[in-house]
Amino acid sequence: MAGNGRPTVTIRDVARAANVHVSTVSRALDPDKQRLIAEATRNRILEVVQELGYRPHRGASGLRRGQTRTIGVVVPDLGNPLYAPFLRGVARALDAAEFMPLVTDTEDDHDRLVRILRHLEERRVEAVITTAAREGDLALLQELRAAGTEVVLAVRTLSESGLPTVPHDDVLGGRLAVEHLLELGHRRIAQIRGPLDVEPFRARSEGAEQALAAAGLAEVGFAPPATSPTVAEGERHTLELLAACGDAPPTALFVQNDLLALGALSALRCRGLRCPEDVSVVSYNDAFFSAYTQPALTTVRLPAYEIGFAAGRLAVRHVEGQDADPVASVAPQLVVRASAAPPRDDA
Amino acid sequence: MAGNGRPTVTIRDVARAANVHVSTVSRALDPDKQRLIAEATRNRILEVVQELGYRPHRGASGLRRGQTRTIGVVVPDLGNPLYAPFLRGVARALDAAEFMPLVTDTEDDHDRLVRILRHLEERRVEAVITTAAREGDLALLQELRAAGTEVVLAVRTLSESGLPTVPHDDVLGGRLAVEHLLELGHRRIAQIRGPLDVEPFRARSEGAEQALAAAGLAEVGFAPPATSPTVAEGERHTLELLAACGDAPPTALFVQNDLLALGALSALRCRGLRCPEDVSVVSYNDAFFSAYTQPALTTVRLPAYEIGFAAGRLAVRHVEGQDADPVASVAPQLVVRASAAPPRDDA
DNA sequence: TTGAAAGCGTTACCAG
DNA sequence: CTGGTAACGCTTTCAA
Repeated sequence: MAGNGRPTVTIRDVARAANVHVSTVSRALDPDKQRLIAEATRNRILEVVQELGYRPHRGASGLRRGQTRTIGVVVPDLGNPLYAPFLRGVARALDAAEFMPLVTDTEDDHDRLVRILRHLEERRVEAVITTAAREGDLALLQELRAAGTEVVLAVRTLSESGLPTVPHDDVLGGRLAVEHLLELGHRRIAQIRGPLDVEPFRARSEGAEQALAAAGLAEVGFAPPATSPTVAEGERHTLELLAACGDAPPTALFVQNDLLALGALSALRCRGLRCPEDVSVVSYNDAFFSAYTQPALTTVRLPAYEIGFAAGRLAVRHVEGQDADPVASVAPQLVVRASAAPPRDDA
Repeated sequence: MAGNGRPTVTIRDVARAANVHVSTVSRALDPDKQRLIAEATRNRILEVVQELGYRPHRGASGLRRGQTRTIGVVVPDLGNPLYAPFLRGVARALDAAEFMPLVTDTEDDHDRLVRILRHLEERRVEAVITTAAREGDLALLQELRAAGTEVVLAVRTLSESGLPTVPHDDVLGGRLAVEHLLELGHRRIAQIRGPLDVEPFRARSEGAEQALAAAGLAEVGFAPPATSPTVAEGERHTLELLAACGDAPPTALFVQNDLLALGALSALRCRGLRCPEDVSVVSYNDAFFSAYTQPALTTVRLPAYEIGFAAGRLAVRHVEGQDADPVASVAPQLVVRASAAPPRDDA
């Protein structure tokens, strides 16, 4: 077992050294059963444990108990700063219940997701929390659940999937973003979209369109949705959009996440357009760097830590069989910084 | 075992359904032993496996085999964008050997590190790769190794620890950073330092001092080392430094990592100092956002993916008993962008 | 309060 | 080529 030769201490070694039966050691070390054994015996055992440096083998114990106390957490891209606070939230929620997260990223690749889920099944994780779901993955996730692994959706939710979900209202978020631009006086507004088969991006588009429609406006210009929400894609699509708009560029952009927005800012500079003087930008997520771009990003905050925490709790609940009590939807919130300002008079 | 009631399929179920002994099933599924069994039997078994949706229980198999094929990866802060590519590198290296990384972050807290290492021991990870080591953690890591878990150090190395390490030359990196500033013509150079008990930061300081000394200069101004390398600390320390310098601020800053640099840029703006016109900045790591700050950061690149990959390979080697062949040190590289320029004439 | 024995799901060894 | 048996490290039931 040990990587470098030293023989690992087992419960039997402890039993022998303490002159008791292994079952006594087991009980002495189990918080639920310590009270069944004599104070003196227990102390002797604890001493020996200390002395020998015994570490209970969770794998073995789990095998016997039929549990692993492990929950798989599958994110699309660890490089997306959104997921650091998310994962911290999950970890906190699992800590409390003595579960451990097993984190992997799919690199937004379906085949990798398939392999990862299979692997997690073989490791007998008791639940999978995923923020990597695209629409085409629904069947896969439902099979996983049918095979006995709890599944919890967060961030990238799939409505109507019937799977336990941490809800958050991206339609509202999209509306907030565009309403802010409208209030500033913008009339020529475009969007830089994330992938269409990812629900939050679709929802943000929908919210944006609602707000535009309510103001009697339509989206200006056209950029196809990004295939993945990355800086490079944001830059590319913004350049495309600007090219397509020719001499009548939009005065404002709703960019559907912070990574895309970083690319958008870069593209604007590249085309000699100042932000926010020439083009305003509102983005989404409020990742840590949003406050430090130039100009600082006005953005809709997605409370990633809180969502992670809720997802962790939800997963634990389900694993422990206390289903139900749905999680309250966390509300998006507009964070006003410098990247969106009123349009110039001549615009 | 299963979270939601469905009985889990075991190897016995497969054996029964295929009319063979469990050991036959085991062999049929083991790549090293399939050739020992009849083609026909094997096919029958495979069919049944398919039909029943059998997933081998890695925990059980590992218990018997005395291995977990798991390697703990301990980073200080998942929020530091440096670690996304690092972790991807590790994952790639482990994939190849069918190991799985078990990732945790210490939040740069010693007690958390202690708890995490204990937990990883109980999970019988076969090695621990850590980038979270501070100097005071050396004994802890050596105990871990003595108890039979391989330990690999990366990024935050500990020279003279005798532990397997992925080396990288931060003294050189620090020198490169300051030499660049000197070549641009700067003479009044200050540093914003990371924590002193973290080797890379100390090395960067040393390199910087070497470069200054070679030019017959000394560091200007004073800021105590940050307690942790975060944006907030970078901002705070830069403000302190500027305050301490009064009317003779440095014309250039070597800021020891990108997160600190984000804070430093913010502090400069806050004090009405333009970068690079009034104060140049060279930073370290080249995290993904460095190219997108305003101005874009001139920085020394730490090849995080490569280091992660090397760390993963090294860990696997050690676990598999093929010790030795030390890893080549990866060289730091100056990435010139916009945040460092020649000082103004009157400076 | 403690001991004995069985078993969790798997693989390794020994027979045949 | 296949079957039986024991064992990995632990917990749990049953008895004492």
